[in-house]
Amino acid sequence: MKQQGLNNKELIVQAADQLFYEHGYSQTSFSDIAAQAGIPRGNFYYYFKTKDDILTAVLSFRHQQIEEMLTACEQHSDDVKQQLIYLIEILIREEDNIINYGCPIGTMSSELSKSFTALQQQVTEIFETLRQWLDIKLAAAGLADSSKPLSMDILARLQGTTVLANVYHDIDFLRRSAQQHKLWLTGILYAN
Amino acid sequence: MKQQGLNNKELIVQAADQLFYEHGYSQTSFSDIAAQAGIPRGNFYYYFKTKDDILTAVLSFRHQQIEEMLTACEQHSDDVKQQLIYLIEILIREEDNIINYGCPIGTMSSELSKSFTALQQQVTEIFETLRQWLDIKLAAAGLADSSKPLSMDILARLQGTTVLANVYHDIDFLRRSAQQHKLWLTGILYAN
DNA sequence: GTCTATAGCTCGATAGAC
DNA sequence: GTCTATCGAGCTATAGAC
Repeated sequence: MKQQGLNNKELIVQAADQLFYEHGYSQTSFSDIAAQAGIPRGNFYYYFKTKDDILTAVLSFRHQQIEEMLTACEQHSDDVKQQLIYLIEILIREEDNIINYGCPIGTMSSELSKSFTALQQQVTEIFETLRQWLDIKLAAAGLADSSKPLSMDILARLQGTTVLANVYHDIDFLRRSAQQHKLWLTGILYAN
Repeated sequence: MKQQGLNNKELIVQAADQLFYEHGYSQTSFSDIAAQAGIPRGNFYYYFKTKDDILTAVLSFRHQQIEEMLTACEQHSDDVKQQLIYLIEILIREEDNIINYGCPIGTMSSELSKSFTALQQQVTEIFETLRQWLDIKLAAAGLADSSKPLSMDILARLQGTTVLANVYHDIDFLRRSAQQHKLWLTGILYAN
């Protein structure tokens, strides 16, 4: 199960990240993570003192992944409008995961808001990173006046699509909905 | 803690319903439910054999509540268009709960899809009850051609709004978003 | 129908040898 | 840094008295 080039700490974070996404935070035990990472149970108390510490590390990892995805959007095109549309296509690039487990940060936020209020803040910051990126790009595309509500609107639409696609496990709905979002956003971006 | 007119079984279901919503299914223990219902721990194994049985009963209860809400929409007005708009206003009627805990059926679906796949089906059926009601009402409002995708679209928008409102604990966003949905739907319903 | 006591298990976390 | 052994607590669930 071990992968080359990763130290034990990274192995644990990667294993926990996957299990938290697929089974939820509270339903994933230390034993599960240890088995997935191929590391003896007791050993990773050397790396993480508490389960909360692991979650914090996983959320930092996801935050970093989101930032890398935003960078990928910027590398995809020099046109900010195309960057925005490429972001929405994350729904298609991750369609299998979304169908089965929903949005990694949306479902994590929902879980943490119920029983781990103190830890939810870190997820909110991931959303805020996304929202600010959208805000900047929308302003650059000539929509400075409405960029703030629009950025929230885009995030809400993406979340709504992932929830419904997961509820019905319906990949066709997911694809149609992604296409619809692209058309809607294109209409706004190229209105003038 | 006991309320009049409810037998023990109903007391347990009501207590579990609240705790599952506020703390999540897997984070709610038998002891928590017993304490909330004011019923000794061991006793309610007489009413429910397993924790799954309690969840099944809670989901039936929520399904029933959704149906009662749809009936309330129909009693609110004789105009199907006004019934549809009244449904969307659930976002405002439940704003405090949504801010703190998200949508009861949306967040439950997300949790169950990760670790209790077999039980998620029952939540999907609640969504389908909602969707079919929307479908019928949209068709009655003269939108038979697009009623199916529109009903999914309405549900997705509602879910997206609840997720973001919960992520940011932002009641102003929730209200603005609800108003936006009403304007959007009004535009569609009264287009001709 | 109601309640107590407790079995049997898994959890997160610790101590300490190597 | 790595690993074994194990603790105490809390969990779901059961047995059986009343």
